[in-house]
Amino acid sequence: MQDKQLPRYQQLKELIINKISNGDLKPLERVPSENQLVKMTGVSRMTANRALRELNNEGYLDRKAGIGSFVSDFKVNSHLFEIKSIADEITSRGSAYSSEILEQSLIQPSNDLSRKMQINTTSQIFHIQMVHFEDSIPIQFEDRYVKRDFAPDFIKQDFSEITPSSYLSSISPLNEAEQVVSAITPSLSISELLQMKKDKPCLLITRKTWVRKVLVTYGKFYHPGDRYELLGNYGPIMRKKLSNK
Amino acid sequence: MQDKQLPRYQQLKELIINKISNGDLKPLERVPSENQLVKMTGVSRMTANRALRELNNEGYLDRKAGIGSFVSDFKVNSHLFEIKSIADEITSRGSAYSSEILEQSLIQPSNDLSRKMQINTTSQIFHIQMVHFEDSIPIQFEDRYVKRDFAPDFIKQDFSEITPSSYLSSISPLNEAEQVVSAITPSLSISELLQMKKDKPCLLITRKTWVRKVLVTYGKFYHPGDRYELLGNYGPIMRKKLSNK
DNA sequence: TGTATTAGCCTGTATATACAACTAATGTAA
DNA sequence: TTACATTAGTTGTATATACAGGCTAATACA
Repeated sequence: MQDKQLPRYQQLKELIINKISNGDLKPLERVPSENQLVKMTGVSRMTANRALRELNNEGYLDRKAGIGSFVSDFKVNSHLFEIKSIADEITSRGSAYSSEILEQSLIQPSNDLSRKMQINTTSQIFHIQMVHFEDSIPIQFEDRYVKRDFAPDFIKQDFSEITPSSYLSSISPLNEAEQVVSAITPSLSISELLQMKKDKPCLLITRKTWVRKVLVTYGKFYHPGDRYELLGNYGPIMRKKLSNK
Repeated sequence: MQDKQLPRYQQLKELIINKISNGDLKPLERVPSENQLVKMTGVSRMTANRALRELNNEGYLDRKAGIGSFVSDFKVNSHLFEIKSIADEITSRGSAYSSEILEQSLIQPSNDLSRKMQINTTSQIFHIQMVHFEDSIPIQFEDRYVKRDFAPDFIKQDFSEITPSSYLSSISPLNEAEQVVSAITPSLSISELLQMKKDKPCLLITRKTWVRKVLVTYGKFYHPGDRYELLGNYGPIMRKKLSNK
């Protein structure tokens, strides 16, 4: 209910963001050039330039003079937040990644869970439990719930091939997340799954992710305290440039 | 050694960033208007506009139509990363903040420490140890080292009045940080300082902070696992707007 | 004196234009 | 065939201009 219309460069930006969000424009795909936008929408080139330039600064697009503008590859370098796939993280360290799936099912949520997922108790949701290994040593226990209508084929996926995180971002770029990090003493079952010694602490990451203001997944990620650290860098944004290849 | 000169809007941006970094322009202080920049530097208003607009997007400035452009108040809302002062965090929850200083001294760094701080072993550094309380309950043990030439008066400060974090950002906006989060079993002394039960886990945050590519402080921050969580939000940047008061 | 208007400055947006640098594809001459 | 030049399309930057809208202080008026 906004009585004043948005500026034209902003309308252009949202037009493009929507096309990316709903899959009309896929990662690495070409987006209309400035001059094409001029012809299509009637704006001047400078406002088309501003829209594309800001989308580039915000990480939605990669642009290159002489080439064009392309949708960023969210799978590799998430634009809005640096939550890497655990598999990528492990392989980029040069270690061998493997996983073991403990559960993959469609369930009826409990009252507590339906509240957390912001749905009513009648709708079903997906549930997955799996352990991620680095060189055969358990490094993460993943306990995740996914909204059914966001990823209807979730249950059919082979998550030994692609991690749930990667699969979900392939459906649509996840554009908002909340993450709570805490240190806990794990339950006996989790302690065993992660092959931890008794009374050793656990790093627990609880994460909610939204797509266009709708919560789509809620997960808990348990790491052995002595085998995992969470690294954060804050500073001048290093943007990956489009290669010339 | 860059043979090609930067674009003019970029030169303008760096000019202003430098004035902020070296203290010529202080938080909340007025920065030249677009038209003043036009007269001063000879650029057109649109490039002055681009420079100021981007600095605004990046959080360096707060702008308001009809009023002017002002340096952001880094102390309240750090522009580049969301590392709040523990005191602000506690009082914003409506709790009472207090602290206890255990050590505040100028020391000779060990070999290991001098390597971490990227200095030679002959130069001295400041060391502070203190506990932060929320409603008289210990919530953080801070063990921090600070480079002497960055904050020569560090030793004279009364850190029961202002936290080391706040004091350091008041000297100069900290513009880069690295943070490692892990879950550990605390040593006996730390466990006692934080009034923790035996074998309870501890959330450890190890943080390095740079100002203009120079490391200025290195600290470890221990939190009782059952009394503290680290919250992170990732998504469309919510920028604090300049109030009309 | 008190109030309303106006002038002037500020940012925000939009357009038209121009030139530079880069790239890929095409044409042309050796 | 090969090497070079041309051309068209792309982004990147810079300028000049214009108008809208927010705000403040000086001014004019009752």
